[in-house]
Amino acid sequence: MPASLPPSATVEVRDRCICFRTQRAARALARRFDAAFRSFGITQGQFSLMMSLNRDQPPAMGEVAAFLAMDRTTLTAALKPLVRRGLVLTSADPKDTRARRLSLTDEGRMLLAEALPVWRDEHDAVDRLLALEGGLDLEALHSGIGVLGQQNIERSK
Amino acid sequence: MPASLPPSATVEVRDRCICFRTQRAARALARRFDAAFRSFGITQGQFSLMMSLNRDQPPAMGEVAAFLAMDRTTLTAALKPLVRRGLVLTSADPKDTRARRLSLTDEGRMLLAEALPVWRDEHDAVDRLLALEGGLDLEALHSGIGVLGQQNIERSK
DNA sequence: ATAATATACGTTGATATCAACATAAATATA
DNA sequence: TATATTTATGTTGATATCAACGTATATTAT
Repeated sequence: MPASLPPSATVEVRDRCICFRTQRAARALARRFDAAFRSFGITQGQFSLMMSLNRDQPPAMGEVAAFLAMDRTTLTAALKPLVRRGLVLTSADPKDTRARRLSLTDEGRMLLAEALPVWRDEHDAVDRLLALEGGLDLEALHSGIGVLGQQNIERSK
Repeated sequence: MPASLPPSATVEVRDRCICFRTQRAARALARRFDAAFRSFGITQGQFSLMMSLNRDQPPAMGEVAAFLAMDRTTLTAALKPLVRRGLVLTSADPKDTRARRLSLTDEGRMLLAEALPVWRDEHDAVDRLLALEGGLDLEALHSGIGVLGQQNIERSK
């Protein structure tokens, strides 16, 4: 006799699942910021990725993937359109032939500089939206989401 | 003369962007729950989607997409493997020929019933992980993420 | 020095995600 | 009733996401 699935189970998952809620929030926020960046021809993911490359020392792929809590191979795929458009540059590391260093091109840096005020405006708008919801602790929300993204991404060997 | 992009901009985005943080958290959590559900051959997204179909009245696609804060067309694509595997059934609405009602098959319901305790275990594990972080307001985190996912998803006409 | 292990990355295949475009049916308006 | 509008959905193309598998290089152990 097969186990049944009471409606209470659905309610339990809907009301408690942090994973579901986060995926849902991620979709909603992605649509918002994607729309904001559309005139630049980039997505929020591309904005975040490129922004993480704005360092003195060009980081290797592994470092960037870890910082983004993203699978290594996802990063490889995500770089393709950016490299193709000349926004990002990959170069070999002279010290370690295996590693690939990632850096912004001048064009990429310029695009980010132009998109930055748009990001600020959109972020302010979201902050205002959240402020309208009474009794929402934004500090706790922010730090909590931060912690959620800091789990490591090691693959079992 | 092109605008420059100071390192402080990178830090500002890294430390403040709720969108970035949420995407990052969504990836980390998805990997975790995907791994937990792997023996059932489903992902966390498929679990959430199927769970949202466990109702008396089979919901139409639009309702489900709105509930998941997911684009309509994403839902269409996400249903394909589930229908193919016989876990979900789509049927025409006699009252409205345009609408397609979504329901779980017995097999789908059975799979969810078996996966439910695994979900509980994994969720408890995440809760414990978060509890280890001092000074984290889980209630505030949970409700805040909930609000973030409740933005509407209307397309401009 | 050689073998074993670990590290850094790529490719392929499947699903997830959404915009742009398109169709058909229901509803409202004239 | 005929037309216009709205609603519910599908298709295509591009990017995002990750697991499984594979390759080459660096490091460690023998």
